[in-house]
Amino acid sequence: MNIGLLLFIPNREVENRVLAAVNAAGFDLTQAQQRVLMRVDPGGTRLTALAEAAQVTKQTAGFLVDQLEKAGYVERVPDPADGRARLVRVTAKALEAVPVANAELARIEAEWERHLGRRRMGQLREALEKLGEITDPYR
Amino acid sequence: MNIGLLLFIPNREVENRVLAAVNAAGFDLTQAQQRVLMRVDPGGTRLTALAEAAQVTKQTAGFLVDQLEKAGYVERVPDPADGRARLVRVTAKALEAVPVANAELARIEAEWERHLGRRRMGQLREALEKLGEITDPYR
DNA sequence: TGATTTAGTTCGAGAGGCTGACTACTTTAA
DNA sequence: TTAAAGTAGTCAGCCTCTCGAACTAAATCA
Repeated sequence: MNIGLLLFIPNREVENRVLAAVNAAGFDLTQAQQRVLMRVDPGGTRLTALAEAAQVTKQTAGFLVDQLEKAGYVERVPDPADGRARLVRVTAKALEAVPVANAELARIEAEWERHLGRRRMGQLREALEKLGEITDPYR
Repeated sequence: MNIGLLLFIPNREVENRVLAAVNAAGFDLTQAQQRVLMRVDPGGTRLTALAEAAQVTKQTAGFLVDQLEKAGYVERVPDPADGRARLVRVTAKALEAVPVANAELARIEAEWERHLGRRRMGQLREALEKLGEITDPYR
């Protein structure tokens, strides 16, 4: 079985479930919005940096940030360090969604650990983190 | 680091590279088309089954199969077992793309194994395959 | 046989993504 | 110190993928 598909299937499971949990808690976010939102730094992040981190063009990132801003999840403030730029910052509303997402993630991890056993779950995590070193262009 | 993102990053790497390799070899396939094509059985697969396997609605599957058919990667033949149904079958042209995709997959796996070591790469595979038992709705 | 289910299609709409071209500001270098 | 080059972000237009609703045709069940 192809390694891409092996990664794809559980990844989709996580994405679907976290999104469903966040939506069920009353946060009206889409998958794409969530992906961008996840990358916003506590101190604020420039649009261009956000676009890079989320692997989309700055136009796409701008489009999604517009939606997030309209819905009250982020705000844009001038960047004191550069007059051309603005910093995207998460609002209190967005922060409220974080524990909801984390709770679902914890639930998923617990289920997986129950199925794989503690040892194998640890190995999975370790291998994926190590793999990030060569596959994640942003860290 | 969140398990969803840990899975997402290498998955994207695989998808991008395999698609790029296939495109570079002259096969004009998109990601979505490739995902459907990958699920077509050697003996032929019904549209509905394809839709389920690829986790999309039958409208979407039909749309993608139309494109694949126009481009000559699949053909539709009547299903002898059911007058309503047709079987989607891959053509010789599609089969030519398989070794290209497999070669790139092998290259990726080799790189990963070089980075993780043989032991950890084996553990990753094993854990993901075991995980498929509870996350893959189609096997 | 008539009613219900199933396989697949058509239509219309929306989300998400891209390229190219632009404005406004900053940095660099002559 | 000012002209040139670079960078942050926006605007406009387009394409692909995806879905829901409603439909046709064939199969199956009562």
